[in-house]
Amino acid sequence: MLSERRLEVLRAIVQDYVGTEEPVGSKALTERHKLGVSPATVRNDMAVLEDEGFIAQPHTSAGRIPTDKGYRLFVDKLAGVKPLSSPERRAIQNFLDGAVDLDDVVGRTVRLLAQLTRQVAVVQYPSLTRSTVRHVELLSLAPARLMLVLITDTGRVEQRMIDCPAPFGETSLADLRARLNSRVVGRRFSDVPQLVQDLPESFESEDRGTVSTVLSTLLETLVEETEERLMIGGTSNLTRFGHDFPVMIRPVLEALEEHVVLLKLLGEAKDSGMTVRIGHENAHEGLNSTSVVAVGYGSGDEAVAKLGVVGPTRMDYPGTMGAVRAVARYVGQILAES
Amino acid sequence: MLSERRLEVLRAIVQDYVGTEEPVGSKALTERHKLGVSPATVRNDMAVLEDEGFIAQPHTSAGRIPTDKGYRLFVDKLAGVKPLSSPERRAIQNFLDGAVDLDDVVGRTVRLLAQLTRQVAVVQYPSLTRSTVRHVELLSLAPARLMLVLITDTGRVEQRMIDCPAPFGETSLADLRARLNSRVVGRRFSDVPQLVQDLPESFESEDRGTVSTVLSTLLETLVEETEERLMIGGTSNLTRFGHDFPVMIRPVLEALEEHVVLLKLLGEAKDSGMTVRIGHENAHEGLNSTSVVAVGYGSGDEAVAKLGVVGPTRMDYPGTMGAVRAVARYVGQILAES
DNA sequence: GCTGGCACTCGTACGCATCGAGTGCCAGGA
DNA sequence: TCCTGGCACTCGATGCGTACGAGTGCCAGC
Repeated sequence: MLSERRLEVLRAIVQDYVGTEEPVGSKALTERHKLGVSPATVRNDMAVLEDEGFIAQPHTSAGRIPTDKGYRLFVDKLAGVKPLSSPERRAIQNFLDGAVDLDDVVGRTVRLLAQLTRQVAVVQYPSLTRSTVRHVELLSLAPARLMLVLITDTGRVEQRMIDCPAPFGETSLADLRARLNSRVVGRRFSDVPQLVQDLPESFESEDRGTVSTVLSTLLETLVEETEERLMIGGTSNLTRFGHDFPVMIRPVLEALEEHVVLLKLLGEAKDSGMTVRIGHENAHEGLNSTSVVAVGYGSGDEAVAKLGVVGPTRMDYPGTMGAVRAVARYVGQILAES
Repeated sequence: MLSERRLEVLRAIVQDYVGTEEPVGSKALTERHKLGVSPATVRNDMAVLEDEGFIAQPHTSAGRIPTDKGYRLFVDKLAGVKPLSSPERRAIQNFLDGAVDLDDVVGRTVRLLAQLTRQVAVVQYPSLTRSTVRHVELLSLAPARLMLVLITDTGRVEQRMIDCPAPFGETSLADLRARLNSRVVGRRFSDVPQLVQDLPESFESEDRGTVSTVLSTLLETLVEETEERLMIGGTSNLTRFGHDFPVMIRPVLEALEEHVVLLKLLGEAKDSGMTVRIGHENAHEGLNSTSVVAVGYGSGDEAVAKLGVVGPTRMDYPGTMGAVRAVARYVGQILAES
């Protein structure tokens, strides 16, 4: 096991490297941190840390930089989560309070997160798997053409066109609308299928075809809506990647365009608490030199979606984690209010 | 005026530079193009072209590269629009045909355009200034709480919550819904305000407050909806910018994040025909080393929105213009069908 | 177990010479 | 008048050798 001081040395290395972006040597370390020992001692400690795989040298006669494993230890044992200052908290709240609809909430969240962390922000739209139906509306556009509008409790609205197999009267329509709503409003998406299963039977045989069509469209929409969406922002922060950024940035930009990859990435994060994936811990190859800090957020106790940032492994973990957590909290509040 | 041959030399320079990304010299030119004259003659021509400001030397004793003015001449006089091959056209159509809703159409268009041009694609959502109302729906969520749903002919749906000043009966609601729809359905957004102006007067005095609230919310929504939205894709193509890309990419990424800037940029493009803005012709400073190829698209004769690509000034103009035009056409078709 | 001392490594910076693509200019020829 | 071949010149790129110095590992001594 590593002694207290060696951990202290590792912490100092991580902090300095994150700050200066340059390999840090034993002398500089003792100067910038009061470790109470001489450079020679630090050198010995560094040799041990290197043996254990926490730090590495880019080349023989250079300082050390933390490895992914080093950052992992730093995040797990050595670093706390740095809370935001209260002006920052107020700024977050003010900024998010101005949002007018769901798109706006997500959009503002992305911008906020990118600005606070100076990294790439990724925000997943509130997932609908746990959403409930607020209202289902049926409109008649033409004798045999309906429009289905689904409104969820997270404020999303989806509409679908339906071509009916047979003309459908205004009274039948009102009837269907009323029965449908009385059954599904307030229910979870996942419960809807069995709740409406027997609806067609209670209609006249001439209307059953249409009712079935409507129902299957509704169910389809529910499934589709469960597909998750993302918003991304702050990509220009990728330029702060460091000197080697021309090489790194390409695969990262590519990964960011593949929303499927990002969704999977966020999906792997724990539902509660914060998840930090460092470098090669990320399955996707393009993100092997980045770290992802993600956290769930939601309007109630349950997380309805995730948000996070993507940045170089050499990032300010405590600060980033603080910002991500704070933003997630406030977004949750905003969603709960609306 | 420039002689025929000098224009030919300029064309050759642009083509070679676009291909090789390196300053092109007189000897290389005569070897790769059959100009029928010797390098020395070409040198003289190049000297003239340089005097006129169409080409420049990065440093003495280097080849020439086209200036913005040179590209401008090339685009205006020397280059056609390269039509796509028919397999490409078929691929476009197939890909776009699979779209299920408006978001999907725009999303697919962005990906398609980015892939075809290997540049950053920007697609504006169909604008609603010329859109018409397909349906307005009013739902009662609570005694004094309504939901307004607006459906447009471009397939967009927007909803707003309304807190009524006074409880609003189910009959009044049905009445308002019916009258509202009979007046505005099929009408353009811009015509709506005067069409509903006198509606409150025809209601009982106790309901007038609510009717007014509903109407003002509707008008607000129409205005807000006219605000334009964008989708962007293919940012990873920025890495193909060339050797100096680390410097260039930053401001470009920043500009791409400012949708307002991009919307203004697209807005400046001509409604019909293609607009090419080269380098410093772009007002936004961050885009001074990029060219923007934009074109309007629409479901009918009128352009309802614009789309385009952003790339290095050193781009394949004929090919890019061809792709942009073709995509715009097919998107227009898709929109017209739906 | 910590410290100072010391030899060693190796990447970086700098100066210098070389190379060659490309140029401008000029005199001669169609 | 316009084109061409020839020629001297420019200047960035490339390569090499040297000096420098930050940083290391190791060791003897406290």
